[in-house]
Amino acid sequence: MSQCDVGYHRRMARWQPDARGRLEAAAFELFRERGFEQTTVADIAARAGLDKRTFYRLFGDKREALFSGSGHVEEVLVQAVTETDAGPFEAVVAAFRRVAEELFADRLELVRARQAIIESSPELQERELRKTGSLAAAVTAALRARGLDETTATLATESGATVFRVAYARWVAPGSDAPLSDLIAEVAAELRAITSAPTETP
Amino acid sequence: MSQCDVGYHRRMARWQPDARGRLEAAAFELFRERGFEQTTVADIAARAGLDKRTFYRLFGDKREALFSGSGHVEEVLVQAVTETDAGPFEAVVAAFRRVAEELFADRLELVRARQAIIESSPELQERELRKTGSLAAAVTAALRARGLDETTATLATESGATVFRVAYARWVAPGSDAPLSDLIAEVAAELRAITSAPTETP
DNA sequence: CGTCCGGATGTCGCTATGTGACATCACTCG
DNA sequence: CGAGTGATGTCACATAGCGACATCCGGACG
Repeated sequence: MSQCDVGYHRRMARWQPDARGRLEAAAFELFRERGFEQTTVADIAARAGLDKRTFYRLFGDKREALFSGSGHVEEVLVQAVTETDAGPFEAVVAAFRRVAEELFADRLELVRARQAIIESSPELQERELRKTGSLAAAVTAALRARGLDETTATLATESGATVFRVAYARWVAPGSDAPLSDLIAEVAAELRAITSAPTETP
Repeated sequence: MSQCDVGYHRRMARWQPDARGRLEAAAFELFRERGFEQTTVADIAARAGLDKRTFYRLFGDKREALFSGSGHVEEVLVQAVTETDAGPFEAVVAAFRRVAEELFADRLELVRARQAIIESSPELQERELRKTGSLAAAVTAALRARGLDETTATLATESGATVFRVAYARWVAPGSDAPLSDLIAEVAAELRAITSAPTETP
């Protein structure tokens, strides 16, 4: 947490121009070229013109180089949930739609490439799961700050996150063209249909 | 996958009496005594009277020693979902209740100890997330085998899993005494309440 | 009975992860 | 100009995880 969403100190900006950013870029390139497991932290550092040890000072982990955006997502999510009066589930869904519009909308290709990398490595999948979980915790906390009880907040968050995941999977899948935000709204409606009808025997 | 749910070959049973089981037990003890990160694979193997290399032949990972039960959970879950005619969400919830009764009911203390270990280590949390995810994938597949479409199956599974997680958290928390199965039913009802009311502005 | 076979285990060695301790270097401030 | 501060590099090290090879056991078979 500490070293991961700091960005970089103002002081250091001209000293080493965006070391963190260069490492992220180098990692992304190498992961695409050789795959995650075939890439060494030393390789990444070398391509960025830095040392292995510097990488570990800026990222806690080899995996973290791929997940720097999650801090930003959390900000948007928490703010959106905090600023609305809608019911818990609706608030979370709306927050995810806002993330979709502000952070993902015009980056389909980039997101697809990133997703391909993640899907190629179990380790990265685990990390993504953890990031998602910590995002969820933040959203739940924001909901609770609005006066909701723990269980309601958790259920709303998790349901909203599920909706997002399904919509995201559709969006990232090849051949999709609908905007993510619209997909989220659709999936949310489907969820309601499934959970609200307690009976049905096909 | 390959070496992890094999159990142990019949042939080897008397050859090395339950090497796998002894390693699991040794790992569990050591994780409780010193913590996960302070425990070395060599330590675990030594306590079981075996070699580090043998550990890696039976488990893919240091973490895997704690997650051998998940194969069994998957079996019960898939079977329960397959054998029922109920609607997707109900089917998943019912399956989790069955798991609760058959696999967790009389092991509260053990489950608590295990949970404490997992919560003390981010690495283990990630692995648990992954296990949960793979369980979910299996359930979704079982649902699809019943003729449901991908999205419905996924939403039902994920919602059911969310219900389980919340109920499980309540059950494991100190001071709880209600049976897990009952808690699951309660939480499922709460989820319905949240998602089925599209409007509300407090 | 002896021998040979196959699977389980041990041994050795190696690469890569991640970290602590210490040295350096550039820049800034007094 | 000298001291201090923060970013970086260097070195050493414990551990994870894995490939290759040696070994050892019980059982099948002549």
